[in-house]
Amino acid sequence: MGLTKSEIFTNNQNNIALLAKAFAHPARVAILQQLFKINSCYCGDLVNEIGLAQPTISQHLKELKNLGLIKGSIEGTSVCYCINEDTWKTMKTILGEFLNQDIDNSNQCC
Amino acid sequence: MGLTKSEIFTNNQNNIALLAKAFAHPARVAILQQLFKINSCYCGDLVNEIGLAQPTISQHLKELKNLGLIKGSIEGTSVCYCINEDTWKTMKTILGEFLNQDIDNSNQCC
DNA sequence: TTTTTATATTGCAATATTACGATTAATTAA
DNA sequence: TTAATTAATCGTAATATTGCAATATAAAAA
Repeated sequence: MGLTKSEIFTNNQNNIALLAKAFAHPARVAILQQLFKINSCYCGDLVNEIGLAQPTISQHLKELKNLGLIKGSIEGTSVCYCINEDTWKTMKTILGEFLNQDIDNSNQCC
Repeated sequence: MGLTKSEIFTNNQNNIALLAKAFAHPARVAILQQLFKINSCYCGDLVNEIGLAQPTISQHLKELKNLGLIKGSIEGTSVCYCINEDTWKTMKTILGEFLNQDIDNSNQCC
């Protein structure tokens, strides 16, 4: 089917999955790493840095922008992208709670 | 194409993407949360707890097992699954480094 | 205005993922 | 041995994702 049954999961579970999807492709990981390194990065620079076609990078940028993890400002014909620190922090909190869960070791089987 | 060009990315970038994929579906998030809560969980219990068919759950369990995030032990006709703490810790380290990057604010544009 | 530059959008082909019915495999119970 | 139980695998349908050529859009430069 290819269709996730979101309705049977909690909001928290769906949110975690949506956020994780942002990092589930190496191109988006590379884009975010570059934005952390050079926080102020033109779309064209990302195209040069990462070896993918311009429409492909543009598409990945759009996904990250839709999640709110990055934001862009138009400068003439160029667009400069940055990490959206507020959303990044919120995301870290949500993922952090999930990743840092404590295991109940009273019931181990393997 | 649907085919990720893994060869143009670093091992670290590909690793982060692979690990994130584990959490990029709410069913796998739900499975992992349940295993944290009841660390010793039969496949059949997960099928009941989460509302997906047995082959679907089995498929998600296989993906998590392939990544090493969980392990299973056979008990009669049942299989009992647990979090693999060692791999979970390694994963947290790799993802943590990525999520906790510091922003270079000297170069902000937006 | 025309041309150039930079990015976004569209359309499409190919691969990946999700989900499940049917079946298989393996163990236990009768 | 046979039946029942549990989970894995197979096969398949449907949707999602990735990637890019072609095109559109919008601002700057000539």
